[in-house]
Amino acid sequence: MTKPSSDPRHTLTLRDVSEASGVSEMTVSRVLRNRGDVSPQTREKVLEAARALGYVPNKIAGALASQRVNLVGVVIPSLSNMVFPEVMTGISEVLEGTGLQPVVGVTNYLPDREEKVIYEMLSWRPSGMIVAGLEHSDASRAMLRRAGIPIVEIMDIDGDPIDHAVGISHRRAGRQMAEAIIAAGYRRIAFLGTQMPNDHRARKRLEGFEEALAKAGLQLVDREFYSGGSALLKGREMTAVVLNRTPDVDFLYYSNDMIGAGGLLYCLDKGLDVPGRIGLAGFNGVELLDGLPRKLATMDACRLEIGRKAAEIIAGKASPGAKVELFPKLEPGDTIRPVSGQH
Amino acid sequence: MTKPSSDPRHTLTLRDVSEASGVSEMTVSRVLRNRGDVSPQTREKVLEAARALGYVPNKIAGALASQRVNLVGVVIPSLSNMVFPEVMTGISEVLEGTGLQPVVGVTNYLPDREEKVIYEMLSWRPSGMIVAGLEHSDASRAMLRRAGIPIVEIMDIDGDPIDHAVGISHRRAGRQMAEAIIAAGYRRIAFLGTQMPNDHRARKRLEGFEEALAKAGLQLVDREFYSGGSALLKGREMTAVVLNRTPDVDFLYYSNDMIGAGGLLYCLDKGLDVPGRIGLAGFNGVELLDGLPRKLATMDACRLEIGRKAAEIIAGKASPGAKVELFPKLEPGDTIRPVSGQH
DNA sequence: TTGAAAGCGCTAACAC
DNA sequence: GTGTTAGCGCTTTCAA
Repeated sequence: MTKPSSDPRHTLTLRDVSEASGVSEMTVSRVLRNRGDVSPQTREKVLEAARALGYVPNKIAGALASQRVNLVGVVIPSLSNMVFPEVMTGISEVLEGTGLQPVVGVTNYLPDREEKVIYEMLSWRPSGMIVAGLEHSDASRAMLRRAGIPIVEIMDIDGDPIDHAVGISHRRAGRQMAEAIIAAGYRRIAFLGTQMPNDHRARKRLEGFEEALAKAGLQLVDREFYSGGSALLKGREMTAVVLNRTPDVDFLYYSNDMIGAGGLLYCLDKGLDVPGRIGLAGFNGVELLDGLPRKLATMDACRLEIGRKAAEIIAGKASPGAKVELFPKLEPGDTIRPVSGQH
Repeated sequence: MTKPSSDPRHTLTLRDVSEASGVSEMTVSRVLRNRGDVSPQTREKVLEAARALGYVPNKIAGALASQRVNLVGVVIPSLSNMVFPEVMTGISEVLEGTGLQPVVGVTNYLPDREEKVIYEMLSWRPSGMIVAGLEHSDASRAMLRRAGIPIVEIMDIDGDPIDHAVGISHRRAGRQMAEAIIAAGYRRIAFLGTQMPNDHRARKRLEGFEEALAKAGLQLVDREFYSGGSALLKGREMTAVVLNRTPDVDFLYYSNDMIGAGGLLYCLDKGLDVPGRIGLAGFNGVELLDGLPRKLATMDACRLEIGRKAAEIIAGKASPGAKVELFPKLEPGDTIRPVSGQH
């Protein structure tokens, strides 16, 4: 007496389908994978049996035997900040047709956690890995390098990729924003950001920003950091603090759009003249901004496109150089005053 | 001549670690899994060799041999609407210490896609599945039932679960909100929602809402649906449409907080007296609301708690009845006028 | 077009 | 404490 027929709760195997259809396991396997030539009648018998039993193939056994895993590991710092979901959309879009499946892991901006997530993912022998950022522990880098699969580091290109990189230059983005602000005539500029020692992209933007200020003989007149809580609310609070501490500040540069939006709402509440008395800018280009009473200046981080390009590299649809640089567009919105007529 | 030493790019196996350390494969396996007794010196030798080689275990082989997979499938409709990331946080929090790992799949509210995602996940033989909602195709339900693992359907409890369910009654939530609105004296009430035939939770809320209106001898004076785009912006647009079409409307009930927030910003822009002339309410209790100029009335969907409870069931930390009902709290915020003193 | 045998890399179960 | 043996459920390879 065989297990399967006597135990209705037994997990089905190819063997069960084989017995039910009177066809060898090998042929059943071929039918279910659409591989090799199988006669239409055999094919029908097999599909019928599989359907009737409710057979779900065991990918673990399949992967072990074929040494092929249709998984792509995606390692990102967070899901709750509006930027990575869109990257995921781009990745899914491209992977859709390829038979590859994204599997996400979240690190919460912690290098140790990232190392663990990468280790766990690699232990499933995925076909490729997409990892946010260029900064990783030595162990993480070593594991990825050794894995023998395509690795794409995304979001950032200011640094040395392990294999491929797709992203923007955050340093340049910061510089460009500073230049636009200066060109618009603002001079007393403050920075407001979330306190994230491991958010290297935000750090690089700030570095680029200060670099450009320095070149114009300026420096930040104030800076304020916060962490945790509702970004919109934090934006309000930080803005209140800065306006209070440095009343003559004339521009507020935020490390992301959410806190920038909070700041904007605060300034409007207070009846401040935006962008006349004070200008504001954020970063990311999140769609949220479209619903605000006034449109916050920002730079699009090319999230969708980064996801797409990264997935294309993994899927082998693109064979570019090691680095793919994208160029974010500055969207001045309604919170940077137009550049005055002459220079 | 063996493969490994001759090919530095070969993926390492237990055998390689075994040879490098002079210890049997079995003992190496024990060390790497912290299973069984191994002498400290052997242990050290093995760990040393594994580290030096950069060995990453092959979970595929391990899972096949042990018939154990430390994965929990999580199937949700979307990642971009602020509600599921928090559910994920709750799940991760609880799973953290158990050795189990969540793997998410996104369905975009499409039943066909859900079926495929479930099929793919089950083919990896996870230890449990967490699936959003109680409505699934017959095939999906059959697969889940047959899988022989704990299944937890989350978010909703208005219906029959396959195995376990953790969530709130959206029908009751809709009813409660309607009752609060009526008690506050509003009578000309409109509904504004996103057009999502497969968002069964939103549908049930609306049903409960209309039920309670009917009981009070009322019915909706207007309704408006939209889909796609920036929720905040859509909220503004829909609100404009409704206010224009039904000028004497005195309450706007939104299917979620984001469009409600858009509506609130619109009403404030227009200088409408909120909550005097017109009241508003949303649903979810997203933290975003904390940063708005006025706090939108809402009901907390218990997202974090749902994630936690679901994960506890999967992890075997809780063995409750089939349904775990949570009770959302109505938060009147600043957009429902206080109930008048008497009767 | 179909089937039989071997084995993917690991672990359970049992020796020693 | 450590090693040996026999698979896990599939696919590869080769034969018919």
